[in-house]
Amino acid sequence: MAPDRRKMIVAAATKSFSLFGYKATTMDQVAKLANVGKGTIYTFFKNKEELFEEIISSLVREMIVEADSVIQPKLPFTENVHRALYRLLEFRSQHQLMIKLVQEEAEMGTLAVSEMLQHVENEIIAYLKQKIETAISKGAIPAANTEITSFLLLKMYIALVSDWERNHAPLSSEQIAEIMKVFLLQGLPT
Amino acid sequence: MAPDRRKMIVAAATKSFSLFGYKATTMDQVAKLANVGKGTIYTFFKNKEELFEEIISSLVREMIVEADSVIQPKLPFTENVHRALYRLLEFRSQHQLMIKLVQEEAEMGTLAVSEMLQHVENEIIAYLKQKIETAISKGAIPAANTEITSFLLLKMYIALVSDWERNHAPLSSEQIAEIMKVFLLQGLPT
DNA sequence: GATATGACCAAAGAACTAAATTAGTCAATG
DNA sequence: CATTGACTAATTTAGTTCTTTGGTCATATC
Repeated sequence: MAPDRRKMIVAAATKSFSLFGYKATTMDQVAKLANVGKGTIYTFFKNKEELFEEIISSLVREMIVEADSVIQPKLPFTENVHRALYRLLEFRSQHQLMIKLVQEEAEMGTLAVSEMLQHVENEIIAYLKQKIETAISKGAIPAANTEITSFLLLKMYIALVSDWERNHAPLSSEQIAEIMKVFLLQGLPT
Repeated sequence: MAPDRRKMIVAAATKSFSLFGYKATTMDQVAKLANVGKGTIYTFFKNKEELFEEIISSLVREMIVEADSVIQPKLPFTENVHRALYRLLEFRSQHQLMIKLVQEEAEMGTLAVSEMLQHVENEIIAYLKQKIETAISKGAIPAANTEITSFLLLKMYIALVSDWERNHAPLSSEQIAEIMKVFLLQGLPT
């Protein structure tokens, strides 16, 4: 009977953002959903955007857990990169909040949303970069500019998974894996 | 003293599109610039969009001439692909009409402009595809899915040239060439 | 009679405004 | 002293008028 108000607020906001998007979610709505006075929200968060940031941070942590869960140390490195990336993009295309935000950016161009999605992309690149660096230090793959490599990996993935489907039939997971393997296995860009 | 009205119209429209963009160009303006009655435009073109199409077609032809002009048969295939792609993107970033259209798409999302840019992209991919196919038939590079390869090549290029600069210092032409060479030289995606 | 023209029209869009909504504050409350 | 919701300044929406624009066509020109 002493509910954690902070958690209730975050839960309510997450639900509302997922359902209606960022702009269409009002603080009154969040307060009502969380069974909390509106003022209370502002004792935990400086403003709407900061509340949003906290939720996105959780989402990123969740994504990384997902990606890690799919990695199997015994598999070759390239296979694991593929698995992780595939899981990440699958996550992005299945998670309600992500779907809503991507949609909101496309059709309304909400600034705060664009910034958050860019942030998520950067987090994914940082994650990849770290994986690549440890693989290099273990001698699993040749040395390379890890920043460019992780950046390109993600861009290629997005191109193959999203952009490609604008004009062509979707590629199978196997085809994508094959393309990525070629790219990663051979000498990486220096 | 018998000016080719059609050419005057196209020239006027090209100038106006380059200067003000597609939406902000009015048919009255084009008519005035071309020293022609507005109705005359409609004896040559069904509507504004068709006039736009004609101009974009010329632009694409111009781009292909540019790309071809930079190819030297004696150089290795990968080097030529790099040169052609680099020239194409340079063209895109220097040509007034292209600059204006890209800008208009970004900040106003004009539908007709988006469609045209997509069309230009498809033309570039078709051009690359054809180059790759002849190279394969000559045994210069291993066989591959040319559609995916040309698609990916362009996407990678755009990512490296445009997207990368959003968060990093620009890459040198040499760096870009190196990355592309790795990708193209090794086995291509099947 | 073939071609060119610009006044004209319907439709789309801009500009303006009033009304409604909303993020954030703060004096009152328990 | 943590919580609240009525309050406010600022933004957004909705409704309306006024303007602009793509496209047509009757008239003028050669």
